Amino acid sequence: MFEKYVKLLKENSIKITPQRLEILKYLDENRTHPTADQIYTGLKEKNPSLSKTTVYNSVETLEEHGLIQSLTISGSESRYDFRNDMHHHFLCKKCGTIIDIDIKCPNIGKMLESGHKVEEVHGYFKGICKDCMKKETKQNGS
Amino acid sequence: MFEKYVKLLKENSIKITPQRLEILKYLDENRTHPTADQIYTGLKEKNPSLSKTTVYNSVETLEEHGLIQSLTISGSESRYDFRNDMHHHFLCKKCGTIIDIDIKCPNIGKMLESGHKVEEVHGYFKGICKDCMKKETKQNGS
DNA sequence: TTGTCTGCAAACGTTTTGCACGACC
DNA sequence: GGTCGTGCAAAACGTTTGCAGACAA
Repeated sequence: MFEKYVKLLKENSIKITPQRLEILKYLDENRTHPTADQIYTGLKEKNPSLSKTTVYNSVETLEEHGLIQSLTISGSESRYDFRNDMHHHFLCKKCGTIIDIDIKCPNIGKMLESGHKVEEVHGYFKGICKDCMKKETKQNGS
Repeated sequence: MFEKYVKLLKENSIKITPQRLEILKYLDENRTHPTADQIYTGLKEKNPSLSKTTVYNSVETLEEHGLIQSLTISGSESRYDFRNDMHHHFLCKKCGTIIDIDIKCPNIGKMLESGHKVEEVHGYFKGICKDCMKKETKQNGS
């Protein structure tokens, strides 16, 4: 059940706690880029003693060790992503869904010439997602 | 003094108020991507009656009409940018400076194929800026 | 055992809200 | 006179902090 996450934590020399395992598992199984509050609410029922502080502490630790990523695409609140490889995100302004985007930008290499040391790249696209576009078309008739 | 900003507001059919003119001018003259609080503090001395609420209201209006852009690159607080053309940003994790980045990503075109309607593109790069890199090299000796 | 992690409550910083007043067509 | 903008105070929201007790190694 949790072997995968135990392994992940061990490999990164992070102490294993039930909370960290639960949070990691939650993020792995919920690739919806949840907020800290969503993680908390999602786990609270089966782990009534869980506190929001622990959620914040855990995602911070996991992020520092590069196991997960945090996103600031939706303004007010941070979102967390189990995927830790470089990829980008699309936020639908209508339904709020955040979709992974896997395009590459060859010009990012140009950043090297600028003299700045780039450690992170976040591409945030915003607009109306495919599904919401379809719904709009239906409503407007054809 | 303010003709430029009066013109900008008129062109976008936004009502002209002294506060909006001051804020627009501040953003034009301070291309440091200031926060709402920095705008407020920067203008408060010469406009003692200015309120923070008005700063928030104004930047919201200006952004809605596409005159300015808001950034969520630095987590906790929104930052505002007079530039409204598509460009990207680099945040130095050491000194906090935000630098405009003018590279193009030709693959953004691929987003069209995805079926999502893209209205905004924000490229956030994070790392250590050129100046901080120099300082680090000096400290470590050669 | 030793240091780290958890969970509670309180504090914090940013942003939003409700509302009365004032400015402008 | 009615709409819209301002500014104050209070509230809301996400997040952080301080601390005591619990737990992992």
